[in-house]
Amino acid sequence: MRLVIARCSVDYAGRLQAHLPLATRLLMVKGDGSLLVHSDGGSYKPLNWMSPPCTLATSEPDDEQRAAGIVELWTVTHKKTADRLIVSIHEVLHDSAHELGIDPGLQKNGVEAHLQKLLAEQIELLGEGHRLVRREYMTAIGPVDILATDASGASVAVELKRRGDIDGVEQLTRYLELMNRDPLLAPVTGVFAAQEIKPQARTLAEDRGIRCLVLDYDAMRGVDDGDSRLF
Amino acid sequence: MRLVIARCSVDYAGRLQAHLPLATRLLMVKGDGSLLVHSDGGSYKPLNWMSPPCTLATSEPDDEQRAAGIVELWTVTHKKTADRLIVSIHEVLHDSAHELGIDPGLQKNGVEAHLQKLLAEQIELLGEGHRLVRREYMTAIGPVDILATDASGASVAVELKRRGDIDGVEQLTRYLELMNRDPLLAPVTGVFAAQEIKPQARTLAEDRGIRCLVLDYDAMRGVDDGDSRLF
DNA sequence: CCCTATATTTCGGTA
DNA sequence: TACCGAAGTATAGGG
Repeated sequence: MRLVIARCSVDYAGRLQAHLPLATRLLMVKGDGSLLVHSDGGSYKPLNWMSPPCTLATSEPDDEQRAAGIVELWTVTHKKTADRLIVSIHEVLHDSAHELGIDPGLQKNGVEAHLQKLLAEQIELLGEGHRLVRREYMTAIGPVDILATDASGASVAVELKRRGDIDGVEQLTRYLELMNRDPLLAPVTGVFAAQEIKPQARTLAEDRGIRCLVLDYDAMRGVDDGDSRLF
Repeated sequence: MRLVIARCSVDYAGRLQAHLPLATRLLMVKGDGSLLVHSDGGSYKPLNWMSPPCTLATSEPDDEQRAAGIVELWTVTHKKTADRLIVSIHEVLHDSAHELGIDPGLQKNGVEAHLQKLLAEQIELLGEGHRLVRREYMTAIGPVDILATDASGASVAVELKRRGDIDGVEQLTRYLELMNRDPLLAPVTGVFAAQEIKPQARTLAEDRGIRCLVLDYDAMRGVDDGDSRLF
């Protein structure tokens, strides 16, 4: 990995066109040739970048560019699309290279998957007498998060989200339409379960006869054996 | 901005829990205190990070940690949520600080906005005899991208996307339901226009009587006066 | 300030 | 490989 701090301007042309005026920034050249242009603020997203696979070529400025103060040009070209990134360097303030090796990668411990597992284990949160049929119940248009039965034995389809948005209601609606055409399942009622349900989504859901269930993740995790704590 | 190359392991606890095994990585500390952990590959997303507002505290390892090879501990704490990032540093290979100043920021030149402008100018792409009523036609549930009339004078609502997905069809469906209740507008037909329309979205749209229109951005831009070319 | 929609999204899953 | 959904999404724009 090469790290360069430079006064530069950047032009990108590809799916859109963008320009960064002259300023001091970090240019990070990764081992795969990809380039990240970072400022000293914002979030983890660079101001501009080129994703791999791509190649970086450096060149000398022509007379006009040299007169404008440019001392070096970097052209990063994507190998598949026609995307191009041009870095016009006016001054190099730092330049260092480092051998990092390949990274073992990130190990994650679930969010929505965990929520689904917990709700399956605590299925009576849906109401007394509910029984789990199965998680990820497969239909022609995709898997329903949880299929259960209520106290009367009728089918209940559960759509699970961390944040309950209109999209999730639409998704569950499509599942319900389809499943209610199946005589072996019908009648199927719907439950929209999420840690947080947006007012718009709740309105739409209830308008369609879908029950909304707000889940308390911490409480559910508290009931759990509590294995996966790091600290 | 401070740049540190170090052999380290990282633990994150917040909305999820994640762990990075010991390896050599770049630690980027931005002026606002935020931290990015980058490997020498992947895309622009860091392996792990902490977004501002947050604070970084360094501390000495205890005896047990020192025995495990840790020479320094960084604890990054988010100021609003309880998110925490702990960097266990085993070896520092590089450490430098740089003054960057505030960045003037990125200047973008349209994507969907441009597509909307182009289609409004070339409204007959919808079909012969079509006339533009207006862009961003406001309804109670949001703006319709383009409202037009067909050769017979009937209303046409256009939903525009770069990539035509099911979401867009659902969105247009909601607009059409609403607009068809307005006697001044009804009957309103729908056109789902995008650079690329997913098969699932097309099926859903046509099933609902919505016409699909694939737009050739380059061709439309070619018809345009062609002002906004960078190279 | 909250909500909504987009993204040069990226990333992981499965068919 | 391609498509689809989720993300510790981030970010911009409107009410």
